[in-house]
Amino acid sequence: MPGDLPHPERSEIQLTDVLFALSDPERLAITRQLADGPLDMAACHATDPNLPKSTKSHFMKVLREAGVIRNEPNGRRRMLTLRRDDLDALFPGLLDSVLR
Amino acid sequence: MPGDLPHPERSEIQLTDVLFALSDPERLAITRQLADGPLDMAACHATDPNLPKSTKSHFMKVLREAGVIRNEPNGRRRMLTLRRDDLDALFPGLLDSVLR
DNA sequence: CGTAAGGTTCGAGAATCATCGAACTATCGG
DNA sequence: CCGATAGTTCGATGATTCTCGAACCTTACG
Repeated sequence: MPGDLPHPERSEIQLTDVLFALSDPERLAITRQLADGPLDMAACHATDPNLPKSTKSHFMKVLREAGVIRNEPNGRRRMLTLRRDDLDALFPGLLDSVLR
Repeated sequence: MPGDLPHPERSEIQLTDVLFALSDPERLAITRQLADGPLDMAACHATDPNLPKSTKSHFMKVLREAGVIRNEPNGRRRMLTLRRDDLDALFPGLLDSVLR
């Protein structure tokens, strides 16, 4: 599967990594936007719209490697989804409090 | 009041700063220990017991400046307290989920 | 095919953060 | 007063992290 990026298993997700990923205003804004449902990366404008795409990609990488979001190929786009089920199972109440 | 360190007001506490402060394993361990009640700094051994005191003091500084703990002089010691009331008021459910 | 759209990866420089020894401050006990 | 105790602050070094351009990789579309 070319284009597939590595994602941690649910059991591999570390609370400290999640907290770190969410500790940046831009990444937190992205996460909040994804709480309303999956989104194409191109449609995700939680931040400065003329943010360089490499920077935006890096934000997504941090969130993905922490286990906060999934980033899966979808045609020539990327589908971003919040891993709410995994995070709710591992850290009940965390997302609810942070996304408020 | 010599020895008094600056603490943010409740209204100044930023969620991202709190998340960052808690995103380190040592700082998270300290926070969890303080969830059981205030503690003298000398009695707080959440971490490596032969951790240099300057490093330990730095951890406390990050937690204090984020608004997670209070650090107040108490004789020649320091009394550490979790700011549970402020954090619960600002971010309901956050501490409960993180301290679990 | 060729080309463009949508993103990732790489590499470099800047900025931030961690770690710890050494010096300093303040307080209590004798 | 003196020394010991408890901790902060300073300064330096090393490690992460951020930012962004440039190059690269796929997929869709004509």
